[in-house]
Amino acid sequence: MTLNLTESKVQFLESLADRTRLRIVEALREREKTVSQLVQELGATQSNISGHLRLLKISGIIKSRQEGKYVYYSLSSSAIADFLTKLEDMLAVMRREALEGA
Amino acid sequence: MTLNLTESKVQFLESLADRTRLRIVEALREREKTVSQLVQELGATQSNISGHLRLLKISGIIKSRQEGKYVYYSLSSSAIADFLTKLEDMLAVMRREALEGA
DNA sequence: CAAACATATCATTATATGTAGATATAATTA
DNA sequence: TAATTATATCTACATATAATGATATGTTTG
Repeated sequence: MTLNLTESKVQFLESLADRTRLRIVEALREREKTVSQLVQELGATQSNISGHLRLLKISGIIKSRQEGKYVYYSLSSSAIADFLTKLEDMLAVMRREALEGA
Repeated sequence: MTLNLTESKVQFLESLADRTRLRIVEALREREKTVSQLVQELGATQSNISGHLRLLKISGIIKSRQEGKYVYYSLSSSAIADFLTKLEDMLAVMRREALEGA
């Protein structure tokens, strides 16, 4: 079976490789939030945030639950938070190595 | 604060969020390779590969050394290989959780 | 020096993507 | 029920990006 892993990696990376979406995901690291909370926190338009949330949900990065007129979004897995931590650690290592001339 | 961390994360993710570039980086996980080796291995045009290598180099993801008429490219840090492993592990976890209905 | 080879760059074109504004849908409250 | 609030969707537009073909640069070798 020729399961193309590369494609799914690319799709995941594309989903996070946007300033607005990455900020959304980082905001959701703290706790679940509603669309309007994210709109206010990120200072973007509602339709913009809503569109990015849709994309992140399709990618499986976030999930949502409705409570009354609010929709709460959260990370779909703690593995995503771990991954973001790993990304930060890696960038720190790269910066350090670049300074050392490694 | 010099550079916003979010921006550098986005830049790094953008660099890998392309099928051709990700395949290049994965090919370089094994060992350093020349442009023509990558052209043959990936089946893309030389100018295409060259352009992507340029971008990856600017992003600090790969480095190069010239030996005669060949230019060898390699990952700039083993931290990048580790990061790719983490990405794979995370996707595996997400797939498993999705099946479990977690 | 000229030919062959390896790599880089440039110009063009096609496609993808992000954004805003308008509008639709749905839940809540007066 | 009407008004309000929260969220989603659609359209249009501007910009970014990837791919290609042609060409330029640089290196080796006959």
